[in-house]
Amino acid sequence: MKTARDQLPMVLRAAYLALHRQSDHRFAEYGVTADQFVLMATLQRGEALTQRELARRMPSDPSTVRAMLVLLEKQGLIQRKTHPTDARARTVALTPQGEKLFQKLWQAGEPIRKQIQNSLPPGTIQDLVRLLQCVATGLKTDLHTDLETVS
Amino acid sequence: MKTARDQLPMVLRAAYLALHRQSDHRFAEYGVTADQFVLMATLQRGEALTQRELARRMPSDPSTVRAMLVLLEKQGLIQRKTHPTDARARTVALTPQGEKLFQKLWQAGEPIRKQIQNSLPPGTIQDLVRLLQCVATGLKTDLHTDLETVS
DNA sequence: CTAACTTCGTGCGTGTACGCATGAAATTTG
DNA sequence: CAAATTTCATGCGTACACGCACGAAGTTAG
Repeated sequence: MKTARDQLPMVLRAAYLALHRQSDHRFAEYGVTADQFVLMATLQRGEALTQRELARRMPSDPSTVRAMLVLLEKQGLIQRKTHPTDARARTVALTPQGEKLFQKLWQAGEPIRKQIQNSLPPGTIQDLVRLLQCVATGLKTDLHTDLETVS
Repeated sequence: MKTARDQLPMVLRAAYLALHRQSDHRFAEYGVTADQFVLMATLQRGEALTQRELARRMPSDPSTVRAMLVLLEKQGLIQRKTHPTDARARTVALTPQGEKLFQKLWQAGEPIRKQIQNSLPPGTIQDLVRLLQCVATGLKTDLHTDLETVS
């Protein structure tokens, strides 16, 4: 018999991939992907982030974020300037078009959020968010610590 | 103020990506990825699946699964034979080495499952699994149905 | 039994997930 | 101040996430 803890990883994977697919389909007509939406949403809250800080908040890998920024810059949705005080860093921000498109994307994503809500027992979304936050932070703490830092 | 339903997608994403990273690191020393582990786990339960059926159960895209199978076959972990009755299909199964490696992988993944359990309030894993299943199935039902099938 | 349609696998293209290495700039040390 | 270390962005390579289109084989319709 499968215990809950044994099937959790698979279910988490299935839920995320389903969300990702739906989002990609919804956003396709606006010419952006689900992850580009996440990037734009992260930019929207948080002024003039460096690429590294942006990656940290997404969360994603800096080199991944860079590739996304190149594409988004080509579409005129974001802009990169050299950091005012740190010459090696670059600050990222949404362009006016980026801001405007993001508003539409947020609207376009509403049916998905609603569908999730309807799929869940009433009032359990809050619990789900809390539990997922526990999982995320619990797994984030590790990384290069194998035996140390555990005690 | 951010409602739970508005932040759920991001939190779900963060939790999954954290899990994926941890898994990749754990499995790296065995020469397989987190997703290859999922594929092998799916094969283990379910004898002689076609590639399509395997993709459906993962769940993943058939063309993605094909690419993974090519790599796993090169490593001798899985084997593909032509389907006995359907000439266009191919059945997939773990090789003995694949079976053996999977046992080790399951062990190697144990710390991750434990860490998740420890991150959560006692007895809530069951709830989390249930809620995630709701999300997954709720989002799976759609796909090409825009206005129809809704009524 | 052909003809139309569906289903399986494959191949190609794009975007995202990383890791690792490099060079430049900032920070810390001596 | 000069040297070692850290931090930023970039570039390259691999694996996964798809979609789309193709040919081959199975199924259904006439």
